[in-house]
Amino acid sequence: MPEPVLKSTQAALVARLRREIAAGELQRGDRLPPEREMADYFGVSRARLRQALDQLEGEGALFRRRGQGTFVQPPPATDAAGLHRLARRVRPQDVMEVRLEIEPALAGLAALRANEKARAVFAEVAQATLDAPDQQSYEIADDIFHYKIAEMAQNPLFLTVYESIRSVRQQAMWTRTRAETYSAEVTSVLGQQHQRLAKAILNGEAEAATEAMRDHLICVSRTLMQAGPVVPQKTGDPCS
Amino acid sequence: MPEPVLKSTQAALVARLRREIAAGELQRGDRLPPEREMADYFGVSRARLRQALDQLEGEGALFRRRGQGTFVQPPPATDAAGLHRLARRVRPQDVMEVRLEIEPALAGLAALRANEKARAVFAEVAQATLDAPDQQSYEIADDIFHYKIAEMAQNPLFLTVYESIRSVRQQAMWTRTRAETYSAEVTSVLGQQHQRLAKAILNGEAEAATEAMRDHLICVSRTLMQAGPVVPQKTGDPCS
DNA sequence: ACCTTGAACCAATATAAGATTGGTTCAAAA
DNA sequence: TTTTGAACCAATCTTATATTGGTTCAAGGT
Repeated sequence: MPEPVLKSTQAALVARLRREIAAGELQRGDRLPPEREMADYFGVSRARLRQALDQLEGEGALFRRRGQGTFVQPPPATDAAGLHRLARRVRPQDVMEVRLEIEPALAGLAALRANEKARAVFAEVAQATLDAPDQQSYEIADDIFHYKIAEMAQNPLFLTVYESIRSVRQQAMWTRTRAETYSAEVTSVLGQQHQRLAKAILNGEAEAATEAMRDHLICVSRTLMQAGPVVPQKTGDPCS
Repeated sequence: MPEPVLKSTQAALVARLRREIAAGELQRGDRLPPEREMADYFGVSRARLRQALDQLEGEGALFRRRGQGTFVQPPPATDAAGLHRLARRVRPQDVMEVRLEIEPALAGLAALRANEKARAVFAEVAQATLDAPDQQSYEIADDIFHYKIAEMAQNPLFLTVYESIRSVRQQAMWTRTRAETYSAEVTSVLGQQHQRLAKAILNGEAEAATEAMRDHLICVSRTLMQAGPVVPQKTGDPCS
């Protein structure tokens, strides 16, 4: 029944790719080399390489987009150039203000619309935010976590809007500040909030997911800038 | 005390510009000719023409943006090219779904942050949606009405997001459908909702403005597609 | 027969260069 | 002193070219 030779080399290729990506040896920055180069590098045909990439993409480890490339992290926004100029005018509270309106809605829609395969991938990503050993790993996992939610909402315009926000957030100079403010305890709290949010989405509880995302972002906002004036009125303090 | 010659010619130029714009003789499509051409056409210096344009822009009659041009209607989104491709994949319910999350928040922020000058301009724009003689006029006034709200929120990222939505909405093919579905009675109802919304914003009542915008968009959504599945749960029917 | 390969082609995006447009400054002229 | 014309700056648009993932297909190997 098993087809040893071909399947084994295919599985070996997937394992090798996964290993090199995890080790960061093959990954330069965020984007992997073009498929044609990688096929040549590994000494396999492009079709075979693509099968391996297909599997990794199905597991949520890779993102691919025509004309842009293959990424370990979510790909950059479609325009990028125009958003780069915008990033200089935007303050941190501007970004959080928008996120607080967009992402809770995205979480609610994700809970309603995510298909089974996407839920499986999302469960792994959510777990990764808890297992993050250091702060940099958490940043990456958190980015993928939020991006997957936006994908699951299955609204191309909404996803584009989210990508604009994400692009500005990454390019803004104060990203450096944020990276320094996050401590180990804070990432732990945020990771637990991710779990609660992920549970709501996976169970299809839209309202709970919306609420969990709002609490999470409020916590992020408060951590980002102590006594931040982002959200005017709110009942309890979600940053327990 | 008065300086008759210069001031009078300046005022006359403003009046002439206003007249030609209103008559649609000078305006081709949405964009006015470049400043250099207009100055030559009117036989005045560019500096003088710019003074006149400054005044009209201050009244809310014109929009100017470097690198794009001078517009009677709000200027196009910054990228345009990328959003054109997106417009083909987006369904009407996708757009309304995003608008229902974005614009109520924008209305609330506008009520809190709009300065006095912007409020004065906005009051005129709101009145224009009521005075619209035909359906095409209403479309234009409605567009400016919503754009001004997004401007008053004073969040550059939020404004960019709104411009993306607006660009997609305009370029999508189903815009033609919407233009046909609006009847005189419907525009009357929507105009009254505009008044209620404008009143809340001008009074600085953020929550009332948010609520009014939400009701307005729900009404628009229902009119757009009868029995539209856009908003799941809602109390009363705002389309009275 | 079946599969793999390599190549070519398609679709979408990125990038770079040049043109267009509003914003600004400044010296010459009225 | 004011106005003008021009030059220059900054941001955007337009166009052409290159890059990249997605797809198809015939040649070759098993």
